[in-house]
Amino acid sequence: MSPGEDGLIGIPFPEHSNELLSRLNAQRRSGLLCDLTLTSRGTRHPTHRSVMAGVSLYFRRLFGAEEGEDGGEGVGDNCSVCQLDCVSPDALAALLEFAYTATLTIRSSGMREVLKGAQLLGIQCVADACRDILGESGDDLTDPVEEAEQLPSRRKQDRCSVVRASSPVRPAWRNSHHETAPVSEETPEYGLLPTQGREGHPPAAAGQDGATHRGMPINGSSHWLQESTLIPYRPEDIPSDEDESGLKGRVTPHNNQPHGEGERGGVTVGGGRKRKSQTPQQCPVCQKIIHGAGKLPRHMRTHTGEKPFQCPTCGVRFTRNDKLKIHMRKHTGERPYSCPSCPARFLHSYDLKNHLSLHSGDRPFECPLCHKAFAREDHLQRHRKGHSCLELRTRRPRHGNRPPDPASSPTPDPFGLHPDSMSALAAARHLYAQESRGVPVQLLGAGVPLPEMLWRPTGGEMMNKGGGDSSPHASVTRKPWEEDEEEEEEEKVFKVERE
DNA sequence: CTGGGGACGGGGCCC
DNA sequence: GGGGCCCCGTCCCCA
Repeated sequence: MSPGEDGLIGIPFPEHSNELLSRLNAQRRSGLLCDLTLTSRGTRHPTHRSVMAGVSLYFRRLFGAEEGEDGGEGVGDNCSVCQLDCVSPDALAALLEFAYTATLTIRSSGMREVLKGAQLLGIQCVADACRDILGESGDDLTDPVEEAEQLPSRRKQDRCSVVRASSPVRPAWRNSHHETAPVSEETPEYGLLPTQGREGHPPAAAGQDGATHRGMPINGSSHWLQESTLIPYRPEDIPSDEDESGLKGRVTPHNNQPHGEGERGGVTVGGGRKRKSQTPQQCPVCQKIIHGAGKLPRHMRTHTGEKPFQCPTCGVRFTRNDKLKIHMRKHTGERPYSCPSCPARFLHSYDLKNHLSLHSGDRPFECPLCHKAFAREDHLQRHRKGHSCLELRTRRPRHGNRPPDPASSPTPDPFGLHPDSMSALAAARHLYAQESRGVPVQLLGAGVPLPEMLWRPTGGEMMNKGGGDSSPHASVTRKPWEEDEEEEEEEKVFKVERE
């Protein structure tokens, strides 16, 4: 990438997001421009809808701010009050503080409440961090939210230029620059990312103003990496009585940077322990944990759409040099993987592996419903997604005794939403819309479309596309929906009233 | 609908 | 810790 290249340039201002957040926080504290008040058991918290929609999947959907939603019933400009009694006052205050400072400051005793609140409101990174500290696995509780954020698959995104609402960058610009030779993999230019907010909750402008990011940045800094590791926190606010046993060395948001005192003692959600070799790093954009040293830059190119490695022969570009290397075999005619049983030769080792199954006749992948067997697992998955095996009566296995796969059940909602939750959320948004038009609305007790209730894991196609790459067999290892209802007994009260 | 090839992203291992 | 290389799982496309 050369600065002299023709085209638009993007000049990153890495401090912009910090300053913006800081000013928003000042406005919140002084009540300026606040258009939403959150209450919890008598406490009141003036806030901004856009900020809440930025950090919370729940508010995003409630306000119709989630990209891909019609938004037609989104909330208007009227100031409103949301009563969130299901979130404790302390937890709500902590989550609000996080929303405006990217720092979560909580007492260890309140960790679980914050976790619950984060789950309810769909603040994934906070929930992950709390679970890390509590030493809990949250797959069954929060994956649906995470996957909801990733609904359009990466491939769909790649090929159709679909941009997720949660993605701060536009993959589409990839074709607007044309280096002529692969650049160093060591320091890819990530000029697109600095404007995105921390914790993967980009300020609204960062997620929508893709045009300003088109072209090549002249200062190819790796701010995303810095932001992912240099987020300040306030150790003085952290209770010191919490041990670090729950950290387990796993990287939580922002905790992969040694922070002096922050490394020791205290519940340092915003800080963390020193990274070990091979310590996973968390993507600041999608919050995904990337394992392996040096793999984060590689992963980040899936967000930026940058393809620094170009084939000198045909011009096709790749995000990784190892992929380019394999691609070059097409031009050189090299097919290093040859079948011992036939003249077939392949570019990829796994192609040979697939091919060998043809000779062996092995069909180890059997549909649990119709018991049709396939040589390839992806073909089995496709078979099941295509609903071509709906003969549920044919349950007798031909061989083996694999239990029926819960993921094979039909998925009525393409977004993986619980059937009831779709209407519940729609109802809540409708009520909000009414409220914004001046119609007093109150929703108490029932039909609360809180995220934890709304999302359920499914083996549906959309869900699978969302996180398939990163979670092999996600569709078959997903816990049943019933396990997500452990807190269902708790009455969740959500009230919208005109202020 | 299925078989097969190719592309893509993530993780492990090693240097 | 970063990067190369390889393998794997998944998805898409085409016949």
